[in-house]
Amino acid sequence: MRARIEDVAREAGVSPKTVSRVLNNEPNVRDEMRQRIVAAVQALGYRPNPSARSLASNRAFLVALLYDNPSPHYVMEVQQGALEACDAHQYSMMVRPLVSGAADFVERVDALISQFRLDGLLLTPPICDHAALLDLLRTRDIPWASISPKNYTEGVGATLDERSASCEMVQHLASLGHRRIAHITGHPKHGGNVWRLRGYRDGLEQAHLAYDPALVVEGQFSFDSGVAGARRLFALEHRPTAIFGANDDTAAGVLWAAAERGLQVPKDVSVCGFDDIPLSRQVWPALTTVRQPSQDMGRIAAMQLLRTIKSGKPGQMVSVPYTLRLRQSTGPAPRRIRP
Amino acid sequence: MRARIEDVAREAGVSPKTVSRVLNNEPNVRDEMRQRIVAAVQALGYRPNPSARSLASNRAFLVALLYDNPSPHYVMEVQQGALEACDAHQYSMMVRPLVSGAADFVERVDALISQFRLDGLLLTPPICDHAALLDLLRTRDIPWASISPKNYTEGVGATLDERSASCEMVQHLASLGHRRIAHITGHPKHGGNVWRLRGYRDGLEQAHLAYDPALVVEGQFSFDSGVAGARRLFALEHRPTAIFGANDDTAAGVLWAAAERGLQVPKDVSVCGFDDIPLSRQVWPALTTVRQPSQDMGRIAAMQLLRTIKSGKPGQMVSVPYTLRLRQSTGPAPRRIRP
DNA sequence: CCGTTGATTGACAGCGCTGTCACGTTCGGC
DNA sequence: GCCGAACGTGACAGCGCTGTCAATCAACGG
Repeated sequence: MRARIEDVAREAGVSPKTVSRVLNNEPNVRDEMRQRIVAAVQALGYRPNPSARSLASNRAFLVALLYDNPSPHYVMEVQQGALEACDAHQYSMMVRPLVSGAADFVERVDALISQFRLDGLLLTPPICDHAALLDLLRTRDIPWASISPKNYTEGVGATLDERSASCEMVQHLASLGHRRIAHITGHPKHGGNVWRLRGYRDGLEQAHLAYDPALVVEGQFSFDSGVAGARRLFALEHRPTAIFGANDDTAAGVLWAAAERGLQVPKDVSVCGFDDIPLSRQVWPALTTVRQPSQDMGRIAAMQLLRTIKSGKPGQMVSVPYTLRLRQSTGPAPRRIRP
Repeated sequence: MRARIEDVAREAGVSPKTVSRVLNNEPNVRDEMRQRIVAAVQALGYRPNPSARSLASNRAFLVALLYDNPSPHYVMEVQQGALEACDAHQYSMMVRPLVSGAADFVERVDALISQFRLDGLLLTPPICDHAALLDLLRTRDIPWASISPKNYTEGVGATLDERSASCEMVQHLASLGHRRIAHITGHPKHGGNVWRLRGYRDGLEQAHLAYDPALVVEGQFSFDSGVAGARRLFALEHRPTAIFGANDDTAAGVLWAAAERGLQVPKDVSVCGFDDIPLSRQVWPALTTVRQPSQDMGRIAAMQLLRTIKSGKPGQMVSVPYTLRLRQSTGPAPRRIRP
């Protein structure tokens, strides 16, 4: 049978309660005692029983990562980062795929919280912008951290300056001589979509290019919406010479539609995306994109969440850096446009 | 405060222990009583406290999904399926990315098991074939279920007849007139690799084609290994007219290398993969591949695991069906080979 | 030197549930 | 109708930990 707190206490010659204090980093324990107990824990290979802990303390030492996201790579990256942070703080993490559009979405989350007595939630887009859910969490006084929420000036979590990144991307295209730069937007419910679109407009402005609504089509952050959007754009009388997809899946769809139409990338049309998922290197030609450190964002958001849970004081919204990844899908604007 | 088992008992006019019996589907409760208690549970919206349950019963109602897999899509599919099954049976599931090659791999899993008192494990390739880990599980008497293990004639879990599927794929290529059909294998540690390679040889045999070792190069189930393998194959004096990648990532690498070399697919070379991940539709041309119902496999494996845990008697190894997905990356063999 | 304060430690109950066992009831076989 | 076995139910302890509160002790000011 495994060592219990009582065994550690006996080994260290103290009471179980004092061992508990050390394990939970509570104050008012002498240093010498603390070390003695740590040594005993080591010696016995003691690990607290999570069930007993949470039963007695009415905390679960458990957070949940909620997602409703079509991009498995993104979710896996976030998940991995968050898991690292939770492990480091002796918390466990459960993951839950959810359908944020479902009628009973908020109830389901509520059930999750009360069933597992979750200490906090980690929210990914678009869930992090779900007003009704956030209301519930505020009411229930459940801490949460968001990854890339629409409103990144407040709250707790990790964010990336998507607006500036998009702006830079458009400027890059403009610097290659492109004058008709199209944008296929993301899913209207995602916060990222708003900022990427604004960044696109910022970029046009900086390059002294007029904004043309015909060159902006609505997408959904998906491959298929990239194909559909690109088909529409390619069918325009005055075709764009560059297409900026709101994410890499969308941009991959654009590449596919270009191949379908017999257009060469980047000779006939430049294409770029956002996120730098593996797909962006696995298509031909490899996509120019914005690298988003999703795993770091997962880790940081989880850290901030745990800090919030432990201290009771809200953590920060941390902004992480992006980088432009220039690959083969963008090149000089064509002189003349082939049909 | 939330309802406790005692409240339900009072509501139903019975003892807490009887409620517990009903909740745990134990025998020896009269039907009338059972219904009365179920009604009380409903009325109060009662949900058992998992911590108290597992503390008292020394079971955790918790299984873990272990993976060490480079394909996020695959893992997410399996994860989602497994989660469905666990939810249905009131178990929770934790997911753990691990490095199966690490020196302390087995110890880490051992620590996980004892830390969380896991009731069982769900293993994906290549972890499901890790001999030392399986030894540990047998010693510790921990049930597990495997997804696509190398040895699918015994054990518990879900499997797919990869050998027959590969064989069919090669026959499909042969029927298109291909005579020099190459294979880029998977990671040597994965069980799938063995069966896919055997199926490749079966297919050659059925089509009365000689096995040529020069046409088989070692891969790793990764995009990069597909690129590298294809470069080697394209450099052969007598180039293959079709390349069968051991999975879709590998095949996507082949497509990329073909584009790099200026070869057209399928005019100059046919390419096919295995798994039918989204990537296979997102590359140009869309990949001919074998559809593997990963989500179903995750669900089925989890179901079998839970059955094993609950009954004590081992569940089954369930074989799920595959389907060939013929898309645009395969076509008639070229008459003459362009350099 | 004494009372007061705050730091340090331990005794004890109890978190919400299930395992064990005891007790009463029903059933089948003769 | 009697007996043993199987069924149905409840009393009670205790899983391993932490919250509460009381006890002890050192430090300090007057």
